[in-house]
Amino acid sequence: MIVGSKPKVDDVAKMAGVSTATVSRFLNTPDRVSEKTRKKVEAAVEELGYTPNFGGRYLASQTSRTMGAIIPTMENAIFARGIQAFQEELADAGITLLISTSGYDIEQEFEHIRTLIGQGAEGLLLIGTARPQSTYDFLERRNIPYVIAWNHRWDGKHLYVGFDNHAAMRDLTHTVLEMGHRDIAMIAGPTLFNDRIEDRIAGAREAIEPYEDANVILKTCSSNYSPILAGEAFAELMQLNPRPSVILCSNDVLAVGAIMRAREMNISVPEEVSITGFDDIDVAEIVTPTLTTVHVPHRRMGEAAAKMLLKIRAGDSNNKSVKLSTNTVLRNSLKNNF
Amino acid sequence: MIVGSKPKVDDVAKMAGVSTATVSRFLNTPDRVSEKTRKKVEAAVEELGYTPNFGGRYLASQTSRTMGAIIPTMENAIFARGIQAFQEELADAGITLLISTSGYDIEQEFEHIRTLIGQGAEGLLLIGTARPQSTYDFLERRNIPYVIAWNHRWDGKHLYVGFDNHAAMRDLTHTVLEMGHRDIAMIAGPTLFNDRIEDRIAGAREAIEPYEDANVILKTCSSNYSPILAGEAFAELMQLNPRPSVILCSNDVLAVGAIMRAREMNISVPEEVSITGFDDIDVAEIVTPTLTTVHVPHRRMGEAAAKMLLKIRAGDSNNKSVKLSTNTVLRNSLKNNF
DNA sequence: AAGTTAAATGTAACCGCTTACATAAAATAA
DNA sequence: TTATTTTATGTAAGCGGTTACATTTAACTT
Repeated sequence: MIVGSKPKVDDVAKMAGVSTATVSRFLNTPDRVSEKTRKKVEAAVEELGYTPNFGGRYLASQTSRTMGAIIPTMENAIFARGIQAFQEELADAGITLLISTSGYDIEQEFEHIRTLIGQGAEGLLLIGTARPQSTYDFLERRNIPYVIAWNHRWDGKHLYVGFDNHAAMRDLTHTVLEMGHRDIAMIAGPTLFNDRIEDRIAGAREAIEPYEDANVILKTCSSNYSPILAGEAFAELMQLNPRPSVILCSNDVLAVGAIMRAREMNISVPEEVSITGFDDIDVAEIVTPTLTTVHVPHRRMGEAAAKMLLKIRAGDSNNKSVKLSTNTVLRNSLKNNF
Repeated sequence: MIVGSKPKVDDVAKMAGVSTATVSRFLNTPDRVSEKTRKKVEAAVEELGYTPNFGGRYLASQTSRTMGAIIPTMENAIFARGIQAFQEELADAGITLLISTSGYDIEQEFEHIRTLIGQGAEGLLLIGTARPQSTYDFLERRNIPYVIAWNHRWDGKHLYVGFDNHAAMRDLTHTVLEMGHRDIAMIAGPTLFNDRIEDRIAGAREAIEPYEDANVILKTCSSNYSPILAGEAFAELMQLNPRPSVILCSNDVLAVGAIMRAREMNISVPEEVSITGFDDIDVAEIVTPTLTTVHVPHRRMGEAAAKMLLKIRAGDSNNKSVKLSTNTVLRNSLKNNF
């Protein structure tokens, strides 16, 4: 054993005076080893600072103790929080998390899926449902369990651990309508391959539909996560006639962008225009005025997703999608419009 | 090839009518394969949806194409942003990121280090320097390259890719002193095994030292990331006599907590008391008043860390620590005190 | 066209671990 | 005590790739 080179089972076996099989048993099924040898092996492992080589282990046992997650970006707090919980839950079960970010790019996502599977991921956490059928086919062919988080649909096509973006936005919009708003604008990120946004917009539309005296206008930003672009969209919307009395943003980041721009333009929120968000990230309570938004239980979602993947891994095959509930949080950025 | 079972090199080789060695070459050193066979193999790979098995690859080649990162938490935007950049840079080089969070717990960190190394991590990104010598010994014994990020010291003990927390805080404090503040309070997270905070506090102290007419008081929160606790600390500091004219917080999250509490207490910032932060996360510009803080180039740090690790991996052994520069950003939460 | 060199491909050993099966030792039963 | 069952350990065959080395094929030389 040269210093710096990793000790192997053989080294441990030799030092403990047993066979490699016994060392392996000590590691994986300690109760199959007698008290006496256990002690010897333990000492050798300790002495050498032995850690099993993952490659060998994976190859021989066909189990990697690894799960993968591919998220659009870590920079968005809503993903960071959920993934954090996901990781903690996995770590408790001795599972390591492989993580990649796709930057909202569906091709990159597929590449990363391939890579993570190649790395031995025994299951995958994916965000939302919108991706090419070919990606699902690949997962199917490879027989890789996956869970769709951050959205929930009743289509029965996938295993969801998420919330109903459609219903949540519908409910928020309903509240807005009941407060007397009829000139409604939306600022949303791109819907291409983003079912969460798509569903939110559709939810808002559904709520508005019955109100025949309502006007709706949708302004699409080219990014989900740019307060600046949201600010520009806001400025344009303010030119409209009639001017919207409320602006529904597809997430809190965009909403904050709109609020900041309003301040610059000396338009007071909510007196002149109401603004709402979605996600309830920390800033929602920090910005002035505080933001009316939809609260999403990100941590619980991450936890639940991990639990489900672990269950599947343990062989439990009859899993049901989990729908987490959201709720509208009324704060100061929205006021009556009578 | 049964559906669901993964295709192997042999399957690809058979389908393409070549040997496994050729398939392997196609994958790893394509220019060693003739145009004609390349096409054949490519087709077979495509057809079968083949992805090399990581275990086999790692075992045979002794290279995992994997790096590890252990961060305190993903929920803090300052880590999320840096790690995002780190991951992108690695992905560009075809390296997968293994990620774990330690929750600021040094024992957990060590456990995760072991695990990640076991998983084949060829290098590690660690946050800050404060951890038991035994951890470094382990890394040394295993000959695992690592980079310390989010801090930079001149001790020459490690490879740093970070910024000088000490100097940055010293400079900010210097500015504060020049603006006439003498009754100075600090709100900081726990310094135990957190060299960043330690250095920030020391930096502030160093700046204050020459001013003999200055009072300093330090209030320690039991968490780095709790606006609530910072608010409580703030409330207590406001009881003091003389009342501090400025409160230096060890990060933006705590600073925002203090600002929010000030608002609740009807204490106006910065008229009655100035508040500063550290990190320059998004909220610094969103909160009212906007926050005077230290800007840290998180993305560039993540990128640089990845680049360094990749260089080491490529065999380049004479690496020098990288010090990124920070700068004080003056905003509205700090005003003169003459 | 034959001889020499370079490029492309194939053969097979090996990477570190697990595990089915064989064997030995200990515990229990007769 | 000996036969039988149980428990503990050892032996050796893979797991799915890579790569040194051997061999074949193609490309130049003269």
